[in-house]
Amino acid sequence: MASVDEQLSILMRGVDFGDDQIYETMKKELRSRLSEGRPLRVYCGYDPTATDLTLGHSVTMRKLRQFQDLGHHVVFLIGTFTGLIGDPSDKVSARSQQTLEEALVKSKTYTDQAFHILDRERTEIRYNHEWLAGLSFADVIQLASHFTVQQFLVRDNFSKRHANGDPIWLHEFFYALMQAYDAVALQTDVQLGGTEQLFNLMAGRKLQQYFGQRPQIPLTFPILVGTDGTMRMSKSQGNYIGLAELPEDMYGKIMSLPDHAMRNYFDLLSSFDPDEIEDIEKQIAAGSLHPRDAKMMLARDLVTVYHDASAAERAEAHFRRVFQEGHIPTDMPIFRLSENMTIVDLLFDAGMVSSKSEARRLIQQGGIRVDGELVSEISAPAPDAGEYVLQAGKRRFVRVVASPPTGPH
RNA sequence: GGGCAGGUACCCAAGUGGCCAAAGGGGACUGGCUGUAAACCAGUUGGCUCUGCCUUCGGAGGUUCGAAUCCUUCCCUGCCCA
Repeated sequence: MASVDEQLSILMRGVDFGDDQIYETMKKELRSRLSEGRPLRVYCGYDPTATDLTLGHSVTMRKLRQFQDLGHHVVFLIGTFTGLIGDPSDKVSARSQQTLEEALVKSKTYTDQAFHILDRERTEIRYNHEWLAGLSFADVIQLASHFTVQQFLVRDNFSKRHANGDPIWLHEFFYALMQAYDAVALQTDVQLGGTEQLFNLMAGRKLQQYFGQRPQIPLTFPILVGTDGTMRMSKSQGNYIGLAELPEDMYGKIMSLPDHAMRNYFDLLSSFDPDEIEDIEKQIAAGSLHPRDAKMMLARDLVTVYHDASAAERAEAHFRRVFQEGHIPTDMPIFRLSENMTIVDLLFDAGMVSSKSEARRLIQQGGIRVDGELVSEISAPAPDAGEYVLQAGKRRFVRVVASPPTGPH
């Protein structure tokens, strides 16, 4: 096992509490806990609210992986119970509720996608309905008695909503309690989360002490911004990059980040160490490194992290070919056309657009090409023989294989 | 329980009888520009058998030639009062 100092420098990298005092305190506690020389119990919880994990989730997952690589015990906790309530931490309004069945379905894709990053062999997967669902009302009241309403109301997101006259649901207060109780149930040493989770993680410390456990050490990380470069990455904003996305799409979406968002990604997601990142930043500032090239380094690195080096190479080649040189990609999905239809119908049937109206719009906007030829007529028929490339916008391609209708009719 | 203010498209948010598929912003998409799918500029953004038709403004009814807008009722939220 690596020395305590080595571990500390790896594990504290990227940690940000938004408060120096907390940082120093937690670093000290982590150092002393690491000095015990045993594998620490580390966990991070993920509520199954959507079907896909995003790069946003991966910030803490990659930190979990570092713990694993240093020989610590990692619990990947799925919030099958907390996910029913909705965490008020990350938003200004309450999240809608779902059923346990729905949550369990989503958990499946979560674990599948999580093992792109975590070491499957060394990960303990737990579901918090295991212990939260069985608590009695009396138990819950007991947990609640350790906190005051004022403590909750000083939280930024609650105080804002309170000031705005937006609803704050009673059950949302219990979210923090549930998450805190997870720490108790799992007897954790360390819990990871986004900076907005600090309150919940601290509540865990408090509760652990009431249960006679040593308080966990929370480690929080800055928020990853979405593809718009400003807002938090989230599915409802549509500004996310999914963990399971194809290498080409992931690479491209990273290239579409505003230049100013690069640093956030380098810091939170890349495999570059802080010195290298500083250096890259300096070179950009000095004009010796084109921002685009820095971003390509980033894109290549991240695709390597989330897929592998050869996928990154393919994705980069694809990017150069399609976006820098304007050629068509080497591979693309194939659609077999066996009946006469219009281009609009073809776009729809081939799954390139979500509605025929969208197809019509694209034609009007000059975004549809057949073998490079602009389609300008909305009612244009799809060529019904031979093979051709149908292109929608800059990045959607399908190879259409057309054969005349078979059989008599 | 009472009074008042609200519930609008992916998100936020205007609109208070016809010119509303509904301003504006965000997001997304398209085009231009660019050795970035950046920045910037312009446009698009409910659906369809598309010069029109259908569905949408919390739910259900109703008034009207015509309703997101008025009425009734139900559900939900905030503020104040009890």
